[in-house]
Formats: sequence, structure tokens, C-alpha cells
Amino acid sequence: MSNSRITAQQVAAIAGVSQSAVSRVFTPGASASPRTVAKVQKAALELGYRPNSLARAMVSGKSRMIGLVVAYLQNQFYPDAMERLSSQLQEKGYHLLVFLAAQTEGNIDRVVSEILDYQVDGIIAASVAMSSDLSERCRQVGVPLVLFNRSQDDPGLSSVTSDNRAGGRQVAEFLVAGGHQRIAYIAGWEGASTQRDREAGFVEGLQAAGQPLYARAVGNFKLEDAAAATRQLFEVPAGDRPDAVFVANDHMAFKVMDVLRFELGLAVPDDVSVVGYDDVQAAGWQAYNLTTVRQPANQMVSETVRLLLAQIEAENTPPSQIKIGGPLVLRGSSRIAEGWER
Amino acid sequence: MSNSRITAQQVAAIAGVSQSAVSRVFTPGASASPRTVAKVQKAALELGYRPNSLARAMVSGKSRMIGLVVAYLQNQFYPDAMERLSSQLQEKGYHLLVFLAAQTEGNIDRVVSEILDYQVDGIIAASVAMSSDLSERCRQVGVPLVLFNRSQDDPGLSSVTSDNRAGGRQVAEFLVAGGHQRIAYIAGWEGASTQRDREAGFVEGLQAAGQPLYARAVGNFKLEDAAAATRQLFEVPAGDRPDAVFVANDHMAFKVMDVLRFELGLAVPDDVSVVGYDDVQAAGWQAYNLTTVRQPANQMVSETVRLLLAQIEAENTPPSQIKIGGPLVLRGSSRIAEGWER
DNA sequence: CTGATGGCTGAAACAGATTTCATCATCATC
DNA sequence: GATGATGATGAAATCTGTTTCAGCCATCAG
Repeated sequence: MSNSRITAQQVAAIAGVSQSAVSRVFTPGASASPRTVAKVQKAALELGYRPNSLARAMVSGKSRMIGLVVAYLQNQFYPDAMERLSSQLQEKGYHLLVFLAAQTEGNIDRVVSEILDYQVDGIIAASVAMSSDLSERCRQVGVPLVLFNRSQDDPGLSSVTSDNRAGGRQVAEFLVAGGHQRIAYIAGWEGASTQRDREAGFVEGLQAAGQPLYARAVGNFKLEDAAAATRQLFEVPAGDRPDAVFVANDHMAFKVMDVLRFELGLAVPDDVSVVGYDDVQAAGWQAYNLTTVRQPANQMVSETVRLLLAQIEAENTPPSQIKIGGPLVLRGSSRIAEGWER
Repeated sequence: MSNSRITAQQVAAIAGVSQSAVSRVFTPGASASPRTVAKVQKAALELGYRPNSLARAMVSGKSRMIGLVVAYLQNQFYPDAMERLSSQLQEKGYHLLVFLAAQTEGNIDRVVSEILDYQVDGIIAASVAMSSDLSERCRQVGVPLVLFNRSQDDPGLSSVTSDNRAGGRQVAEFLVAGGHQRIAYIAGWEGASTQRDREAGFVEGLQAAGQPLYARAVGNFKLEDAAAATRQLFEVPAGDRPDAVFVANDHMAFKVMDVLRFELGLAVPDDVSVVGYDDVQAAGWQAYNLTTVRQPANQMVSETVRLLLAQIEAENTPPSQIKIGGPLVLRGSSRIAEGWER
């Protein structure tokens, strides 16, 4: 086939100008006379010329690509966020280069190295932990990094999360107000800051109300583990069963509800109240109708993009940790206390 | 900051060899003496050098990036496929550059142009239609294109889909065998080949059994439209209601079930059998427990990758249209005929 | 010892753009 | 009419690698 890419050189030849002139016509902000512009555009159209982004990236040092590291897309929160991310970045002329990183430690190192090889202008790490070694490397090569839906202690690292602690606390207050006596928690993966913060806020809220955490099991953000956790907590004599359970995210909460209803024959919310976290789309579906803390995905994404682009465009933008509060969305999966209805 | 990218030049200086030697050490298949390799690797490690992928792409003409055009990620089938895609490509040393294309026509043209600017080695278009103009352009610049989960008449276009016609037919046979008398269909977006093929196969199957399509409404693959379609079909005198409905994909089927159960107070499957298409993860969740035709995402992705890489690596690989059959997965959302149980 | 072979090596060309720099034409001003 | 400012232009440097090419040296057969 005429495997021929059209170059600026060829356009220049046809238009009867220098190659630099062609470049200037396609570079916003460069100066060219109307006559030159016209000639070049005509020739370019004729040949179907479009500038080579890679060559442009080489010399300008800006690839207009953003590396996205993401662990898994089963939890609907991530594809949703990713769609918004891609869309907002596209508007600003950036594009996502996607890297999947299974949760294993060394893997992430390798993946980030690969990302950097592509000369991305910035990196967004969604729900993965960075070794401090790694973030240091990004800093050294001057590539801004923003953590999405994870935070780390390092104050030099930018991150955007919801206010997980406040969210967890809200859930505690809500369940206590609803008159629940035996309140349980199903944890996510313990390595995740989101998990830790949600639980900390939750326990804090219970303590403030003078109530203990009745029971706890670990779901690791995985469906099978969540099912096992549910059985562990609820396969006990009826009087000992929790009467409410806060699940660390919606994704697991769906599975928890299924096990409660269809496997253990319990009624939600009559026997047990269930509360989740994220407010993914399916939480609003009638079959689950899950009470949950909303993570404002759109705002989180906007902030992520804003932060990242600021750091890309101005060398010395300081890193920051942004927390965005979200409301508790009351739905039918939990007994609702008086005064809490909307 | 020491915004310094390390170049092969600097490594060469430290290692006391030429820059070409450095390049050769990092190019698989190039020849260099063990001594040179050792010196270069030592220097490279010391400086933290890694070759610039973009520069490499420029000169070699291979960027090892694959452009992915995707319309939306709400339907779980797509993030699922995308995860597998990214993972399989990563194994082969390729990476996904993501472009979101809202379903509007002109949009896709612009998006594909942008993709080509990045010198991707290939393009995967998931669930979007290509103008023949566009596919022609890809061919001209020698960039292979594979449609994923869509097909088009053009025999020059490669595509990978499930066998939608056979799938639709299977559903018809199953519903007829189950003794349903008034069988309805809720269509997806009419512009999609998947929609057309599923419906064609379905109607064909009904006809073969001597039964008419009792009713039809359009859901456009959108939740709100699917809800409206459901109301349109089922808000009629009880005796006129369909007793089975085939929904063009699972995503809509969930909404259909919610409307049937919670809005119209109908029992599934006692009053109405519901069948979907895709077998996304949530179809197996107890709350829906949806009978559906499985699209073997993993196989579809494998074939897509195989086909695309074959075309990338061998210039003259002919395009092909691959259809992969999938089983009807029997679950609780439909009355199951004798002889069909597993 | 000579000549051929073959593996390494560095210099230089190249990929396709942006950007600097010097030149030059044009026009307004004095 | 000379001067200076302004804006457009092309030549050339640059970005960071890969690859070709010719030269070099060591090894080995004869």
C-alpha cells in the first residue's frame, strides 16, 4: 500500500514555501502572512497533511499524553471516573495512555517506568499505592503525579479523594440514630487509605455515640471475600446477628445484600440495614436501592484535572491533598431514623 | 528542579563509548560486545537511563501504541473488555491510547484523525460505526483497524463480534419452548449492527417456530429509554401484556426488570420472563439472576488482539470478520422449559 | 606470514516536526 | 529620501533515538 505518511516537507514543496512556514501555519501563535497561510492550507488539504504528534512532542517536550495507572475496572466507580477523566482531558487537548497494574507491588514500579518512557506530561494513579521511591522518580524527571481516590502521608504527593473519614462518621451517626444496636463493618483491602479512613471515621462516630463496633470482617474490596465476610458475621444465632452493616464500598455491598437475602434469607432493611460507599450507578437501581455515601466523581475528576494541568503548566505549583465531601444518600436498604428522611 | 531527562549521549560519555553503542545495547537483536554491554549497563544504571519511547517511535516508525475508540463505559461489558484488552496488549508490549467518542457522527471523524496524529500502530474501535471514508484513511496511512463488538458490511474491514444472529435465534427458541405466547422485544440503538443482528436472529427464530413478534419497543441501549419502552409495552390491560421480553442487552435488561418489579408490580419470571444479552458480571448477581446470551469477552478480546497484531506485523494480512458463538446462560429471570434445564 | 572473515565500533544520516536567528521587504515617520 | 520599526521568511540547529556504512582489529585457515 502507499504506506506514505505526508510530511511538512512535501506540503512545503507543493505550497512553494519553506518547511518552517508550514510548521508555523500549524503552530498556534506563530506568525505567518495570510498569503502563506492560504497556500499552505490549500496544499495541506490536498495532500491530507496533519502534523505528526510524536515529532512535535519530541522537540517541544510536551507529548500531551497523560499516563493513567489503574488497578481494575470491576468496580463501576472506576470506569465511570475514567470516562469523565478522558472526556475532560480530551477537551483540553490531552489524552490518556492506559496502564493496568495488578495490585502487586513490584508491578507498579515497572508500569510507572514504562509510563515515563513514553514522556507523558503527567500521571494519574487511580487506586494504587506508590512507593515513595517511585514518586521521587517522577519528581526528578519533572512529571507531575496525582493520586486519585487514594492518599498517602507524603505531603509532597498530590491526591484527590472524597472525605472518607467524614463519610464514615456520617454513616455511624445515621445508623445510631436509626436505633441499631449491633452495628458491624465489612472492611475493604487494608492496604488502601480509603478503607482505613472510612473505618476510622466510622469507629470514631460510633465511639462518639457511646457505641462499640459490634463486629468486623474483611472483604478486601473483592466480591468473594465480601460474601465470605458476610457469612462469617451473620451465620450466628439470630439474637447475635448484627442489625446493621456498613460495607466499605458499594461494589461489595451488592454482594453482601445478595448473600443476606438469597443465601441467608434475611430481609433488608427489616432484619439488617445495609449502607455502602461510593454511590455508583447501580446503587440507585431498585433491586438494591442502596443507602450510601456519595463520592462526587465528577468533582473529584475536575479537581484532579485542574490540579494536574496546573502542575504541568506552571513548574512550581505546590502539591496539595484535596478532600471532597459527599452526602449520605438515603435509600431503602436501611431503616431510616426519624428526622433523617428527606 | 533538575528537570533533566537522561539521554543516551550522557550515558555514552560516562561509559566511554559512542552514543550508537548505547543504542545498540538497548536494542534487542543488535550486536555489541560483552564488554561494551557491561560498561553501558553500569553507566545507565548509575544515571537511571531509559530510552525515550517517543524518539524510538519516530525513527523506527513503530510507536507500540494502539488507539482505542470507545463510546461509553456505563455498560459493564465495555470496561470489562477494556481491562482484558489493555492487559493482553500490555503483555505484548503495546499500550492503549484512549479516545472517547460520543455517538455523534462528525465527532468520530475528528477523534480518529487525532488518533492517527499520534502515529498509533493500530486502532480498535469498540461499538462505534466508522464512515467508509474514515476506514479508507486508515488504510491509506497503513494503520490496521479492527472493529470490536460492531460489524460493517465493508469486507475490507476487520471486526470481531459474537454471533449475534445465532444468539438472538437461540433466545427465540428458548422462549418458544418455554411456552410463552406473547413474546416482545426491546431494541437497542437501531444504528448498531449488534442490535440489528440480534433482532434479526430473534425474529427469524420466532418465525421458524410459527410465532409472531408480539410487540416491540426501542430502548436505544439507554436506561431511561429502556424504562420508557418497558412502560410502553406493559402498561396495558393484563391480558394483553407480553409474557416474555427479550432485551437487546443486559444493561437495559436490569432496568427493565426494575421497572417490571418495582414500578409495575409484576413478578419475574412468574408474570414475565426476561432475557438479556452479554452476560455481564451483574447478570449473575442474585438480585437479577438474569438469563442471557454470553458474549465471551475474553475470546473476543483475544481474537481482536491476534487479528490486530497480525495485521501490524505482516503488511499483507487480509482483513477478516470474526464471529464467536456464545451459550445461552439459563438463570432465574425466565421460565425454563422442560428439557432446557441444566 | 598472508589474506579472508566476521564481529564491533563510531561517524553520520535520518525520522518530522519546533524554534532561533539573520535577512529582507514594507511601511510609517521625520 | 533616509531611518527605524515591524512582520514575514528560510536556513539551520535541535530533540533523542535507530540504522547504515565504512573502517578497524582480531582471529583463523592455509
